[in-house]
Amino acid sequence: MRPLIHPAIEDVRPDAILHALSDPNRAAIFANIMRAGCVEACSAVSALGDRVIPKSSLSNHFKVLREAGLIRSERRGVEMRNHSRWTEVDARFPGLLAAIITAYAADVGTASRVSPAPEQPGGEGPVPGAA
Amino acid sequence: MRPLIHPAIEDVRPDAILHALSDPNRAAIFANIMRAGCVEACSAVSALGDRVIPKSSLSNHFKVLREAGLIRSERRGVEMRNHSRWTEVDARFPGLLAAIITAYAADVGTASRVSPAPEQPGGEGPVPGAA
DNA sequence: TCCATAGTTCCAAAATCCCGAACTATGGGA
DNA sequence: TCCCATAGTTCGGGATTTTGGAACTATGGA
Repeated sequence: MRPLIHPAIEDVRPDAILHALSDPNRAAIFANIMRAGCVEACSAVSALGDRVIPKSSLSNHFKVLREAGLIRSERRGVEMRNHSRWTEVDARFPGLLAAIITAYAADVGTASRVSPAPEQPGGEGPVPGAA
Repeated sequence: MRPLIHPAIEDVRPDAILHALSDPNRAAIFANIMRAGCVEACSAVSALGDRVIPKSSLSNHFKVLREAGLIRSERRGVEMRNHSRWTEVDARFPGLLAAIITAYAADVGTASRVSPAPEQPGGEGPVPGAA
């Protein structure tokens, strides 16, 4: 059980942030944490939209978000407490996170992605805000 | 030689944009096109910083940017004319591109990434603005 | 002490990325 | 017209990354 790694804010890089949030699942997780202020457990977001994410993948997603500098995690007893580092990150890269979250939210409204799919009318891709 | 694919602006997705720009090379290429208004050839950006990018990789980078909806390319004789779709994209996802480009530019100023590397003091990672 | 819960780690299959080599398309010359 | 140079694309396969099932670790009760 290695210790959790949290980069100092000055070591946080734009490419790591973009990479972390370029995965819709991770973006949804991050949006969730933002919205809740603090999501208690990783498993609290285990289902995004209609898709259940395996525990190991989920663990990895949190790790990516953490090591990109987007969230801070601490073990609280048997579970994990994750909270976003929005304030720090926003001070370093003004407007970046807001623009990204807003962009995803705007994309949810535009449901044109369902049309080319002949089946599964309920939607196929998990998106932020759909948890 | 397949035809060039340019998604309609309403089909442009945030995750594709983030993925495209999460690669520092591609972000630098895009920043270049932005700065120049229009870069005539792909090979005009063949060297980013101190790194020479192979033709095939470069071709692929342009393809990713194009299919993410970030640039529009047209064949002009033997070469390619690439211009950014900033206006369209910015209308759809306000502030997103500006925040990303600004974030990369801010990161260039913070040269703390050189310190943990024991060799290659000339810098290892190409970054936007260093072309 | 034993069990349930919450995450992590390991590992192998699948998906992606990278880049050299071969190819295609266009624009000149000779 | 034929040939060549230039600019970019496609192919192929090795390297890297991602994914998720199974096994493991850590903590809090009963």
